[in-house]
Amino acid sequence: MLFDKLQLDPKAKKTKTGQYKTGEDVLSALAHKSDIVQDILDFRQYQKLKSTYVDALPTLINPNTGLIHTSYNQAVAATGRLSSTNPNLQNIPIRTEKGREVRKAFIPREEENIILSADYSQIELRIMAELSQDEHMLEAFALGQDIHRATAAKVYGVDIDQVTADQRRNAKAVNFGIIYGQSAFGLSQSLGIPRKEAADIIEQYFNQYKGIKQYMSKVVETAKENGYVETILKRRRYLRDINSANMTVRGFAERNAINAPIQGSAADMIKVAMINIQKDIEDQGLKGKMIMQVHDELVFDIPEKELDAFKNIILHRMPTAIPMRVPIVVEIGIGKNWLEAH
DNA sequence: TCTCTCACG
DNA sequence: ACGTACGTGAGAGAC
Repeated sequence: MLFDKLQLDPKAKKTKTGQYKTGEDVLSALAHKSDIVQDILDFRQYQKLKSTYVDALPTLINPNTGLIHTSYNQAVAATGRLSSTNPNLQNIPIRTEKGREVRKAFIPREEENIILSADYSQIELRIMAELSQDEHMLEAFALGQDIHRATAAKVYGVDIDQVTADQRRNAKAVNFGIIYGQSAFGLSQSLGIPRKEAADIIEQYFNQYKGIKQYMSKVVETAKENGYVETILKRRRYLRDINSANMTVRGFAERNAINAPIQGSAADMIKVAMINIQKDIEDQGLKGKMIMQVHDELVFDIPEKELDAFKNIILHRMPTAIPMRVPIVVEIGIGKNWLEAH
C-alpha cells in the first residue's frame, strides 16, 4: 500500500526476501508524506507493548509464588553478558511514555518493601578509558566531568562550558559509536548529517583521544594474530572471520574485536559485584533480595528498614568489583516501583 | 521454522 | 559497487 499504491518512496529498499522494508527508521522518514504512516507507527508501538508485555506478563505469574520468575542464561551471549528469557526482563520498556506505564507494574513483594535500582554510570566508556589508558579520557573522568560535554569541547575545540546542545548530542553519538567500531557512514546516518561532516568529527575525535585510536588499532591487530580478543578477566571471544578476504565479513569481525573487550569487561565487572553483594547480604542476614540484572543495573526488593545496609553494600561492592584507575560511579534510586527507582 | 520488526543495555 | 554500530529475546505472520 505504501510503496506500490501510494508511491511514497520510488527508491524504497527491499529485504533480502523481496519485501519492502518498513522498519521504524524507514517509516519515520516518510511520515510527512501521508498521515497514515504516523498511524502505522503508533499502532506498531501499542501493538508491541500490548502483545509483548501487557498481555504476556500476567500469564507468566507463578501460582505458587505469585511472582514472575525469569531465567538468566550464562552461556548464550558471545561477549559474556547474561541474557534473560521466559520472560525477558532485560527489555522492559522505559523510552516512551506509554512504555513506562509497563515498568510501573514492577513493584516490591511486600507492602513494607521498596525497589532499589543501582546502575553503573557510563560504564562502557569508563572501561574504554581504562583499557586504552587514554590520557584525556582518563582525565575527564578523574575530574568528574560530563564525558559527552568534555568530548564535544575536545572535538569542536571550544571551552567546556561553551559547548552547545547540538555539539553535545553529536559528541554523545560519537562516544557510543566508537565503542561499536562505527564508520563515518554509520555516524552520518544516526545524526542525519553529511558523511563528510561525520568523517571530520571522527577524525577530530581520534586526534584528541590518541590513546583510544591506538587502542583500537592494537586490539584489531592482536585479534588478527591470535584469532581472539579478551576481556579484563580474560574471557575470550574467538573471531574466526578476522582475517577473511571478504571486506564485509572481516569488517564485522573487526567491530566485534573492538566491542567485545569493552562490553565483555563491563559484564565481568557486574558479575563479580553480584557475587560479592550476594555474599554480603547473606553474611548480614538481610531479608532484602537482589532480584534482577540488566547489564549495567542491579535491582533489589528490600524492606525500607534495610535501605542503609543495602546502600552501604552496593556502594562498596559495585565500584570496587574490579580495581581500576578510572573512577567507577554508581547511581542509586529508590521508589515504590521500578520506574520510580530509576 | 524463518523473517521482520522492535523492546532493552 | 556494496555495505555500513555492538549485544540480546519475543510476537506476528508467512511458509
